[in-house]
Amino acid sequence: MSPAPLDLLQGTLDLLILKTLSWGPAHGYAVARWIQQLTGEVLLVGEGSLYPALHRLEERGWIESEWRLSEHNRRAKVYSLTNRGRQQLRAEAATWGRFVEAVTKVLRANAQPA
Amino acid sequence: MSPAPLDLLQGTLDLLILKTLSWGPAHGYAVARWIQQLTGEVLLVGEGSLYPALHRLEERGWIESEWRLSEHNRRAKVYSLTNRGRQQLRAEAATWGRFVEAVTKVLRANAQPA
DNA sequence: GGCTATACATAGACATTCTATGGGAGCACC
DNA sequence: GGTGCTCCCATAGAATGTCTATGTATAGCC
Repeated sequence: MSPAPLDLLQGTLDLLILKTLSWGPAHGYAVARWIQQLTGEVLLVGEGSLYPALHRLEERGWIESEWRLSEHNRRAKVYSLTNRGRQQLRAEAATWGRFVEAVTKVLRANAQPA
Repeated sequence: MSPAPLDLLQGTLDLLILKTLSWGPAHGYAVARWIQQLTGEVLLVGEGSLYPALHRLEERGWIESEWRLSEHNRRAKVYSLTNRGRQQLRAEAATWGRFVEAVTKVLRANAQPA
């Protein structure tokens, strides 16, 4: 059996959403499915996490929305990245990189520092 | 100037503490300093995060404590990893690895999945 | 006496994620 | 025309964990 899906670490959801939207406008449901597919079901974004996050990002001016019809002929709120959102994405990606690097340093060490 | 220290992502503090204790028993203050030094000040563990975390880990049986005297001749609560703590460390390290890999997949992608 | 570093601790604010639940609309099938 | 499935949005409430701020105390140095 495949391993259980992981809980998201706080802060990474914003980064993931911004990143997926950098590929072009999309509605929330699609964002969640893309993340799920790309990670091989490792990251599952629940709708109760997704929609609050989208509202939050929009409120901060990093994304903006418009009602449209989806490929499946359903009403859908399509989000796109704003310029400030693009900036934010760069910043958060850099922060994520620094963070992973730092944690990795600790995990790789096999003795206390002098 | 060096970049600002990062906020911890939820869940990673436990992992970091367990890892530092895998090098041998230590008191909380030292744990915080080691993490800080190893990461080049990128990760700063505040005392208000550290001590609650230590109590949490002890309550869960992953670490255990004993009052001793520190190298500086001060009273110090020295923590050590239990067997269950060692198990937990392996589990959390593996989870962390899977998580980083998953996020990296998304960050590296430059188009939506088919 | 005053300062800094060491060492532990807690309260309260804060942000975010998860679980659970709700609704509605399109489409296929019997 | 009813049933069920996928799509799509939304919110409330609980749970968790981190941060800021504050308090205590002792050792050692000047």
